Amino acid sequence: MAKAKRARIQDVAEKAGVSTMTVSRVMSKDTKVSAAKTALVMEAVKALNYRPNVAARRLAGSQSFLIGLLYFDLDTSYVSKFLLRGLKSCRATGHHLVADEVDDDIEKSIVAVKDLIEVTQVDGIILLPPVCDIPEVLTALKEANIPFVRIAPDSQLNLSPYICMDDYQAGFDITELLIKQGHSKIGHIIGNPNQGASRLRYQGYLDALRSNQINVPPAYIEQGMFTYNSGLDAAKKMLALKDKPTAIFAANDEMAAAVISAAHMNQLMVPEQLSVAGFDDGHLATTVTPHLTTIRQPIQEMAALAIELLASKKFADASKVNSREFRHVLDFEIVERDSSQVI
Amino acid sequence: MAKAKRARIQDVAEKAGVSTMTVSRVMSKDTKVSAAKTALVMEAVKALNYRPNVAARRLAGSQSFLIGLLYFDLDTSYVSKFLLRGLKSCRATGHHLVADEVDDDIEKSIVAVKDLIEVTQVDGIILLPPVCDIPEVLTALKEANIPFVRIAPDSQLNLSPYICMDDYQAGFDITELLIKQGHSKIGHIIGNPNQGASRLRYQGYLDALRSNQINVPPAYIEQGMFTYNSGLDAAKKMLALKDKPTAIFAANDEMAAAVISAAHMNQLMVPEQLSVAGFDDGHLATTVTPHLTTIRQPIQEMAALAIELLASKKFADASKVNSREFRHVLDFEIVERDSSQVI
DNA sequence: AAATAAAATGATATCGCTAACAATCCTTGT
DNA sequence: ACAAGGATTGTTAGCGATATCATTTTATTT
Repeated sequence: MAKAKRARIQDVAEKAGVSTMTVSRVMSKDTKVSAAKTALVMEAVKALNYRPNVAARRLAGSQSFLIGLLYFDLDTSYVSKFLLRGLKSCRATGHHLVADEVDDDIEKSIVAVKDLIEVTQVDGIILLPPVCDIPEVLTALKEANIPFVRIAPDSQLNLSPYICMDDYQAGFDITELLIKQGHSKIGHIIGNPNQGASRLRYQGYLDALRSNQINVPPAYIEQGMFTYNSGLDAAKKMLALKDKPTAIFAANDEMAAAVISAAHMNQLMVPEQLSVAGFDDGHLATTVTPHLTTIRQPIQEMAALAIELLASKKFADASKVNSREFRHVLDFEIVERDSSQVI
Repeated sequence: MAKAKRARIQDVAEKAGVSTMTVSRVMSKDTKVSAAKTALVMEAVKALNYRPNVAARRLAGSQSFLIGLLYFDLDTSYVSKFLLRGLKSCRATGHHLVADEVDDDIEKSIVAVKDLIEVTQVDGIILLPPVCDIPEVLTALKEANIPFVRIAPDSQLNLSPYICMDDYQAGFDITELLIKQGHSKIGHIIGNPNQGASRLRYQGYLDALRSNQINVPPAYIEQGMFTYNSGLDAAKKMLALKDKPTAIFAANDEMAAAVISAAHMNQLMVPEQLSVAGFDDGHLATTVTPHLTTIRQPIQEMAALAIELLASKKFADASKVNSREFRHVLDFEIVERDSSQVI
């Protein structure tokens, strides 16, 4: 059988009995087209399995169908998960993802941003934490007047649309889970202060304790950096206390994994002698033994939504950006596994 | 200052005093252009900071500037590392990466492949292990006559260009490192048999033992699946032996991490009582305690090279594909850290 | 119902590049 | 030295969509 050539906009126009412009308008959902013609066009599109040629659209139009993604630390499952899902979503809308790493050097970061905008000519940019809170980057973005979405931002919440989850509530809930399991000596390892989520999770922890009339000594609270090693140091200190906690909530899985290691080094059984809770539910959560009780972050959903927002043309008018519509708080989920238990 | 518009091919042509076609030819390194004109053009390109408009190239030409990437398991640092680096390389050549997951369902995989070729119209495809050894996928690719590069393939090595490292030698070397450290009771956890690398690493291990006149009981060799849990099971069995090994070489870091956990459960100190070696040198290698002695896989280099090969037009003629030129064995590196030591 | 405004639709030029072919310019062999 | 033949360079015509503006249709006002 002869391979059917891919349908062009003209084929659709002919089949539907309208002009190519009408088809174009229907495809980009932009301008108003009468319901009747829209239906005709949609029918033809379906019949011919038409999908616009992205290259042609890019050449002719003002969109580039490119979305930039700025991340900080490559080596987190957070980034790769986001990326994979983002890539998939992009495929559906005909967009492409251009990922770029930003480092500690602010100057270079600004250059990277400008390059994305001017050379690569992206239609929009996604900022992952903690990049989403670097003031200079935000300023550059604003000046360029380019649409951008931030993921879990911590500051200047009115500056742009953003997507996040309720880190405070999650911190609260998982702490309360430990309390319900009979724990009152609950320690916490705070996440990297360069991310707002750390503060929120910590606050949730504190408030859960307070609302259950539980007091803990200051030594039950340690500062971590979201890395395994920082978690290990924190856990060692905490487990060296005469009056050890019976449960530790770490602000991410990686530090929680470190807590388990530290417990083992101290001949403590998890969860029998020490309950551990993490945060993220990444690969690591089921990689360590025992599997982690943790919070599932909706990373994939965030990625999909971010692409969707940027791909929709709602952003074209940058002034609408502050509207309620552009603040998205996605649901999280408590995942109860084997690293915590009733005492 | 007024922002300079991006230079077009015509601008370059005028500046260099040649026709646009000559510029086009220089840019795509395709046909022969005299050295004199090439120099002229290059000069103009540099002066104007010209970079071809990818959308226009795609529309006019026969290339799509899209490269497909087929992977199996998302959740490995292998895939995400490859992906990130691939994305970066693509940016340099103006290509884009379209990633697609393939699962156990062969039927669906074939559809995914055909879709990549026919709908997305990629110029070439990269196959990560173990996808690179699924016969049906290979057949589909061959039939479509589309260029593809395989990473660490295990079978039909003449079928396509490929990139790999010497897994056998790496297995040999790291085993010999343990031997040099005074170990003779060395266990091995074999990797997932769906990947050829597992067999090669295993064989390297065996041959290193043999060439040092070392015999080990069969119980020192366990089958793993590259997952943490499989490694844990294997390690538990091995450490339950009356005559335990003093060193274990696991075929990847994830299983090596599991070995460390198992050791801790058995109150064994690493590396004092048990040396552990892994393979990959991913994030995990420095995430566990103690840090892993392991083999650094040149994943990033593999990604860069794969993109480079596919982006070059050398593949246009699919018949040249078998030449020596298209077999690349990259260097690995032994990384000696704290999980192994002299006894 | 006529005049006017507003909305929907269509015609055409063009985006920046390369394919395909035409027109040159050198080589050579004799 | 001249023609044949190969290598290099140029000309022209789209690729498939959208922007822009012109035109037609429909709604609104008086």
